Amino acid sequence: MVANEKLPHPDREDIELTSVLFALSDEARLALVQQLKEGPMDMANCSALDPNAPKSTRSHQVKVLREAGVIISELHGRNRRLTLRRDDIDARFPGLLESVLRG
Amino acid sequence: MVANEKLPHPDREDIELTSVLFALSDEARLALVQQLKEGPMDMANCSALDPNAPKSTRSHQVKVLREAGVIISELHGRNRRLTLRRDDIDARFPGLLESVLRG
DNA sequence: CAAACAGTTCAACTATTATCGAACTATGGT
DNA sequence: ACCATAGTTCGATAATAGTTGAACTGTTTG
Repeated sequence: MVANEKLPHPDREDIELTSVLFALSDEARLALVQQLKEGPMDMANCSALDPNAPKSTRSHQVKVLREAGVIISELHGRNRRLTLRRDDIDARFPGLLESVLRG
Repeated sequence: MVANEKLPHPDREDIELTSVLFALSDEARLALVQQLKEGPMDMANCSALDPNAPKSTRSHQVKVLREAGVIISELHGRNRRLTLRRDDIDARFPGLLESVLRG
């Protein structure tokens, strides 16, 4: 049981294809996912999230990916650690992530 | 050389991933693409395009898919024949269409 | 050639998304 | 305890997307 997690994430079976496609249909969000394919990363260290943009904007971009079920955002110290939900997406839509991440 | 074709379609190399993902991120458009995977079909016969919706709305839905490079819309008699650009999408983003159409 | 058919295009409107500052929350460090 | 860090949330505004009727284009049929 991970204690400090209050932001909602959809269960694997509730991840919807159209929501995932929409979340990935934005350049900035796609770039973030590209970066996360290498492994989890703290939000503060993600260069894909333009550091010049206000943090409310960055938070929003992450929220769209989280609510679509593409990433997990969990508290890690005073940072948010972002993790690509590779297993969940692969289980639900086999091959999708691979083809998107290659493109 | 097909004569009667005035609507613009992007060349294969100009098809953008984010545009394709966006076009497919809508239930109605995704349903249409699902229907077209069986083969080309006249717009008038596509049950995926809600026949109760006004034709301007149906035309718009088709336009988004065409401009993203997902389908070809060519004049065929007085209908529009819609064809999934399977080869082009497969060449550009291998595996993407397959995983989306399975989902 | 006129009428019907199958759409496209345009303009106005509605609805959904994105951006951003400001106030707020939680954690870690001193 | 206090302050800095790293975000979230809210509310307003801007930008983008979708819906629709009306007018228009091109094609077949009578």
